[in-house]
Amino acid sequence: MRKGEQTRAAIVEAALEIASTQGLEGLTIGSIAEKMTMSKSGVFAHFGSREELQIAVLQEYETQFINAVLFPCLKEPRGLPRLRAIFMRWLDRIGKEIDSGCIYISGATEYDDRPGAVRAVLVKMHRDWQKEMHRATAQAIEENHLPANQAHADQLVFEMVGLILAAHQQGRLMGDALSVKRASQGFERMIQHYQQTQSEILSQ
Amino acid sequence: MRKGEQTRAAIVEAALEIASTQGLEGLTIGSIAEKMTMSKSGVFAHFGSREELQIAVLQEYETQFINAVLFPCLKEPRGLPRLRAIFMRWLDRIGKEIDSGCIYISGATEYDDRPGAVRAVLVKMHRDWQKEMHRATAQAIEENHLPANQAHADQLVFEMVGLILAAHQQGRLMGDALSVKRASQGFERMIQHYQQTQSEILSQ
DNA sequence: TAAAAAAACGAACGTTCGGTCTATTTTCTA
DNA sequence: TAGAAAATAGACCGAACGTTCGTTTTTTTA
Repeated sequence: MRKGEQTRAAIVEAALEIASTQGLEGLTIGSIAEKMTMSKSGVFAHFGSREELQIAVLQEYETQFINAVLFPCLKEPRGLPRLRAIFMRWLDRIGKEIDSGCIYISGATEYDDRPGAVRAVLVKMHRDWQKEMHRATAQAIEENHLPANQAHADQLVFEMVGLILAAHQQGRLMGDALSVKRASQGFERMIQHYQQTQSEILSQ
Repeated sequence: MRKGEQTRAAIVEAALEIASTQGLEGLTIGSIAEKMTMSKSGVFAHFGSREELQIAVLQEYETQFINAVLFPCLKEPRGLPRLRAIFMRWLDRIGKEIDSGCIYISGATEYDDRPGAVRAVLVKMHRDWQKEMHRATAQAIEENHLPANQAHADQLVFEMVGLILAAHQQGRLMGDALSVKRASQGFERMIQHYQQTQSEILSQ
């Protein structure tokens, strides 16, 4: 039973690489088998269905994402420093993924109109991640790094998502080498604006 | 030849509807034939290849997009009023497309790693549209509605793209009913910020 | 080391895909 | 209105898809 888990992990890893460029829908069992120099049925047996395989790929991506983006930032001070660190690590990852692609983003458009288990898992992962972002933003408000208007937290998260999506699209489709830089400038402008709003309120 | 053009136009229209929800890659000749109550070969004969069909769909979308978003705004005064009108009409369209989907956006992730004629056409359309946005922004700078720093125009367009992408994703995948509102708030904040930057410069 | 269990194989299934070809029907034109 | 041209139908192709199944090989266990 040891060998099986090992192979399964290797399959998921290979599948993640394929899904990154071809999308989760472009991921075929045949292509994985070829990459693994295995038979299609050999690959298939580890999952039972293509859907289960796609979900396994998403879960692997989530693990890697959290490890690379969220965890290293938890040692930053609560509040704006941690929020900024999270956004910058997220953006940095997007920058590295300009060659390979991000399955959170490609999956979002692939499955936004395709009901089923894969979509459900994908939505949950997006929701969980945005909750993390929301928490970090709320802490920045608590620490008085941002003005204490609860409505702002959702709006900030929304705009951060926008900057990330723009960086991904402009980098990958349009070949804009400056897209990561533009997103980080957009982030700093956004923070600056909220802080200005705060000082305006305080000076009243 | 009159009948042929008529049928072709009807096919493209039907194909656009399918592509909106299923994506350009999910668009199959069989699904169009079924929707048109025609034979596959009957549909196929009008285009010669699936790729040509996909491109025809993109061109139809572009025409509709320009007519619905850009043209009505040209009667607005040059500068910020026109820029705002363009963004708001664009966003309004995205809001209506939350049920159907936008093939500019879905196509961008479908083809960002798939070379070929479809991608080339898609990139050109994105580029042309962003040029229009850039022109409107540059005019707002000329009219002194925004500070005269040329670097800002590209950045503004980038951030507008981000807000649109976020509205689309959050509305469609996450079911966020407020996504359109958030994008328009983001736009106003962005404009406000740049104008503040201007007044700061002027007051120095 | 022999038996049991797990893993991998390879062929085949039914389906769907884009695309081809030929025959027939419909439409336009002279 | 007859004949040419265009449009459509329908049968069919090869390839690829996910999946199933019986068999064989490899790994683990007793």
